[in-house]
Amino acid sequence: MNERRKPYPFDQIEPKWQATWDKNRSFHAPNPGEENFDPAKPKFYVLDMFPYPSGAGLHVGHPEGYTATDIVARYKRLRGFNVLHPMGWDAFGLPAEQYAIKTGQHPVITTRENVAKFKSQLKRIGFSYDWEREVNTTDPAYYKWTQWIFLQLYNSWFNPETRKAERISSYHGADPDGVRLAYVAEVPVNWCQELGTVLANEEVIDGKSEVGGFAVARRPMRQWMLRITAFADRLLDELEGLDWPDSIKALQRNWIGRSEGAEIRFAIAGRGGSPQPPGRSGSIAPTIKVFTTRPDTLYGATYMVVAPENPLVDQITTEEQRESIETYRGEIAAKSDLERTDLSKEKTGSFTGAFAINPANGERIPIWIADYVMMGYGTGAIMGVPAHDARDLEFAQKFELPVRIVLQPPDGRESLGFAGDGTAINSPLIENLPTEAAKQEITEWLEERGLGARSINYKLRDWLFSRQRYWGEPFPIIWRDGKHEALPESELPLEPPALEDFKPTGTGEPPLAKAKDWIRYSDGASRETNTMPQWAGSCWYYLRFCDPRNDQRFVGEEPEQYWMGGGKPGGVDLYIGGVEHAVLHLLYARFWHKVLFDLEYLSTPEPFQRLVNQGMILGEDGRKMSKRWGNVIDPIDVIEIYGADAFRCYEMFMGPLVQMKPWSMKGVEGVSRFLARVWRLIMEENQAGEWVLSGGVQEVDPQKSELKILHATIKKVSSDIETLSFNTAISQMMILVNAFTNAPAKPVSALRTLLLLLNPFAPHLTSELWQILAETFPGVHGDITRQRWPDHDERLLIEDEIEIVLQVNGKLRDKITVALDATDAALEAAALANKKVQNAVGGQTIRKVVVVPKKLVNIVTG
RNA sequence: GCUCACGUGGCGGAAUGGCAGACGCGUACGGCUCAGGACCGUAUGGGGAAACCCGUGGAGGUUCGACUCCUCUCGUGAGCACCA
Repeated sequence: MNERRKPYPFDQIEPKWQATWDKNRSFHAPNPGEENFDPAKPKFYVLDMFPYPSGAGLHVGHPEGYTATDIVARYKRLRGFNVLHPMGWDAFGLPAEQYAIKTGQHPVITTRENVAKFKSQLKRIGFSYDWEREVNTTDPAYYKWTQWIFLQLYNSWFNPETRKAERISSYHGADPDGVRLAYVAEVPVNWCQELGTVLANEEVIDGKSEVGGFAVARRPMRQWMLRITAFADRLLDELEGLDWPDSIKALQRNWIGRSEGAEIRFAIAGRGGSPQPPGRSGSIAPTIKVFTTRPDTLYGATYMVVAPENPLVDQITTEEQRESIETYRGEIAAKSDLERTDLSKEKTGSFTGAFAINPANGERIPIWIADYVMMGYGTGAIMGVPAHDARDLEFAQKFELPVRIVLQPPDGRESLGFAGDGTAINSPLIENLPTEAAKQEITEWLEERGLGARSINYKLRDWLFSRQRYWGEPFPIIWRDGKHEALPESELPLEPPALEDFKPTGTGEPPLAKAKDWIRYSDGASRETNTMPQWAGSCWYYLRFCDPRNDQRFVGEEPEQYWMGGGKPGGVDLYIGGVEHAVLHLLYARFWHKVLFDLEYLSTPEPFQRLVNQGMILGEDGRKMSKRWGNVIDPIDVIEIYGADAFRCYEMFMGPLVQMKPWSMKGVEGVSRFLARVWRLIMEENQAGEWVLSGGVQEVDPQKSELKILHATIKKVSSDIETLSFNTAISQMMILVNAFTNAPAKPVSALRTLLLLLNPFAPHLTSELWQILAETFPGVHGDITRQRWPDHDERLLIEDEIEIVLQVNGKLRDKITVALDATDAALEAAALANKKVQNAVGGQTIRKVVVVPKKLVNIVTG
């Protein structure tokens, strides 16, 4: 009939404290030189992955990571750190623009509304962000510096000798435009008709767009690219020192995809079957290069395959084969990426009529084209070694090409199809050499003769950086006589035109091209009409948080050195976010960071020292939350019923932060009961039904057993927060609260400590109870956010008597209580005297007795 | 296919190589209540009347002792995917 009675008045407490924190600027972190800055305090930078403010508002996944960082931030503040804990909005990009198109409103409007909604929702959860540092990637004062950083990339090159980005002025070659870190290229791109834009490789999943799942086709277009491949080795090597999950490091390594091997030149045989005379190329390509990780199997190369798209195909195909080759290429072109990469399909191919010369043995081998060789990797051509490569074997068997075994497995296993490390055979130059030595030997032999060279290949491609969309940063670039040039820094920020019609044109021409006035820069010069991808703004936002209102520099030197530097570990001290950004955002941000580091704008070579991925929260049915299943939980609904503190604590109590776990409303209820028990430790209802200070709260000394559990809790909660084991920290606090629930007198000193320990988890409840205790007890005073975190006293954890486990042959038989200082001999004697032990031993001889001091005695019988 | 991670009660989960199942949910019984989907208490891995026996996906191994370390295997999830 009437509304469910609230277990404690969180509906009044929570808004009260949220307003108080705002008013008191409780969580503002001063920068060096600012008021209240204390140089004695160490810094701690704890960062969330800032959200795209979509129209749907928060889902339960957002606050999972945010609560974790908030607990750490509040804990570190109490521990005496100057804590940078900011929040902002990644508001440019496809999701925001798709939403705007769907609702028919201008993205400026929808973004403003969505940001307001997100912000009010975050505030309702009680996060201790320093809102004075809020940034928004779509704010001209912000993207001015995104554009500025792009100009740094544009005006830099990668010097292979120093392995660093340097200003383009240090490049003395003929064509600086050919080496810039931001460059224009005509490249085959992922064109998405539905979205009206090109996408980065990273944004295409199984031949469909990551956003929306629309079809993506390959198509050559003129695009801006960022030369991330130049940094491949550093992005790989410098992962080592980072405190990141191994799985994320593995994903990045896999994405960069470094493989070592050799490029080998195969001469094209002339029509008559003899090798082309050197120095005469004519219309036929003199050589074809292949990349291989197994140069030691060169003698087994019995044919060659060139990717169908490879331009060499036109040059080498004989007249007799031209028709069938063209037919085959037509078939391939008609296939989607998805069909082409379908692994289960049979190998296909077509003979070019040409032959290559195997440089090791001079044999003529046929050159085929086949779609299992990709134009985009290596040289777009391979040597076919069917005996030792499953794909080549399948191909050779289908087209009846010769197979030659050149590798002996270490044990007596089958040679055909073996692809591991073994011994080279049937290979005169490297006969009987183990694989490693054989690779080295044959590569040196090829190098001496100019037939090949050791080579490293990467899967990583340069980053396609332009989009044909409206809602992104315009490039600070102008075009004059078909040549690009940088916009002067003084003209930043370059704002996009205020278009009414911002929808994609569908032709590949960017929407900005519709703004004729805006495009015109001067006589003979016009603006670039592409925009930057969503990732641009998120590549450096963590730097802007250090100094968000600086209008002279993207980040001031002193704030950058203070927050990002500061010895070890450098950079962001703790970065928590979803695993979905493992390769995209995290790789791009590291790349930009390294460029800015090389150009001496930054103190550390890496941005994020410690990274943690929170696990996904599933619906109550164990399925991924989705409208389709009707299992979506809205955080605000939960807060209405149980309060923000219960919501926060439940999200942390569910299980390990990094683990995937299903939601449970019953679980929220359990945590809510725990918080209500904390409330009732201190409060009771009077006759009128009002909450008043409980008479049980007294200034008495805690009992010895209470002190022990209290200090065990201080110890465990402290270390659990450091290791992000919030679920077990809460368990321990539950144990503490359970221990006090039935105590007739609740010592104020113990309650005070409990409130401090629980404060990072349930900040509203503990703030209120702290204030109530402070009204009556002199031992509690001030604001709970300004207190010192308690230290545990190890001596209080030690007991006079301890329980010793008695085992026979490793099996538990009994437990005895002995004095703490009992000697090993005494323990052994006590064990042997024990009835249950004697029963278990029976008549058997005792072979050995293992005594672990303070733990157990294990009796081993023979 | 390759790589990585993970398999523990009815459920979420806990356990520096040393008492498996902390804590919570659920369930049962009891108390307090006009009432309870509130609160408090007790019990709760399986089998057995009990003594005890069996138990961390499965099979081996290392060890006085294994959820924990090693090998193989099965299952689940994630990532990559004809990467030469």
